[in-house]
Amino acid sequence: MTSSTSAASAASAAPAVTSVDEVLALVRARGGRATPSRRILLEVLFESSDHRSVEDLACEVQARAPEVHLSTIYRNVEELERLGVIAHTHLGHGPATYQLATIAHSHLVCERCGRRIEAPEELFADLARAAAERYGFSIDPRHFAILGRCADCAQEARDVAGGGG
Amino acid sequence: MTSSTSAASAASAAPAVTSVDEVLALVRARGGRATPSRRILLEVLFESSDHRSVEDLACEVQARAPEVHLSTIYRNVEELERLGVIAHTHLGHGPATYQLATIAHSHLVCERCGRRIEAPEELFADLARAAAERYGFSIDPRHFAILGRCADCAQEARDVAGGGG
DNA sequence: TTCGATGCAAATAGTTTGCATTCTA
DNA sequence: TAGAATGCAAACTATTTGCATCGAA
Repeated sequence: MTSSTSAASAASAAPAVTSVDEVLALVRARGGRATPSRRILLEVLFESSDHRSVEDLACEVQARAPEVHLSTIYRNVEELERLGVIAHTHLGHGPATYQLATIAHSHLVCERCGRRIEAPEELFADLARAAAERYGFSIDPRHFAILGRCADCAQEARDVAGGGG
Repeated sequence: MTSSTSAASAASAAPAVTSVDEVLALVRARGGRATPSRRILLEVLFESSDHRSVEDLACEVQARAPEVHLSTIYRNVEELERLGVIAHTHLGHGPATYQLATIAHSHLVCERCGRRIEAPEELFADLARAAAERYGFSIDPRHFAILGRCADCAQEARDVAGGGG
């Protein structure tokens, strides 16, 4: 095992699951059951490259199996997160979003226009090091969004505020 | 041009209000009114050094004026935020928290035990610089929490996971 | 006197829970 | 068969909104 992993993935020994069947095997291995709704949810997750809200996921799952209930999705994402297969992120306000742990990354989110920019993990290298050194704190950049202003909105704000000198 | 201000305070030209009366004057100046509920809310905010949820604030306000309604607090924090007097932060899950803009700072929040560590703005200097250089993005560290594991919980996780290796 | 602010109730969004039923292992 | 998972409804938390009334300026 390459144990010099970044702060983001140090916490749990997440197996590198790469297919729906592997995850379902993992579910069974821990005493859980491979149900249709779980399989479909996983299919949707594996086909998504972006962060998805539970409602979002529910829509896609229900397109294939209309009887699957929202609460089932909630229970399943919770379970899949416990297994380390997916991770959630809080994007400022609004619902939590989920994505495969293997492709998890943080986002820069503009508080004004809502624009999202994918942030590679290395962007947090310095912060991770400083937090660890000073407070012993292991940051997990996948689980929070960096809020602020995107280039355009920051420029607009500057135009307004700086007009009079 | 002193454009090398920190990312956190660049966006709005926030007047350095330091007392309840100054804020109320500011409220009046923009056409608003100095009401008892606003005064009390401001008193509570000026006496708080920590981040407070709206419900939290409501409890303290209502201790002095029981008739003040929760929705009034919501409307007032919104107004005070627009004025740049207070700022909000999203602490992972749970309600948004508010604090005076002058003492606003970010927090490291443990996702496991909920512990909060105050993070000085300089901790984000490198991240702010990198985000600005690469994406033109101005981060606002006051408005989001850095999630992860505190020293104790990270250690526990290591004990559990690393037992065999 | 005017219109911004409030109290209250009800709506809304996001999420969780209790329980009888269904279905995997 | 056992008990994990589901569907459904209802509770719950956080927040917003409509509206008649109140009160600051």
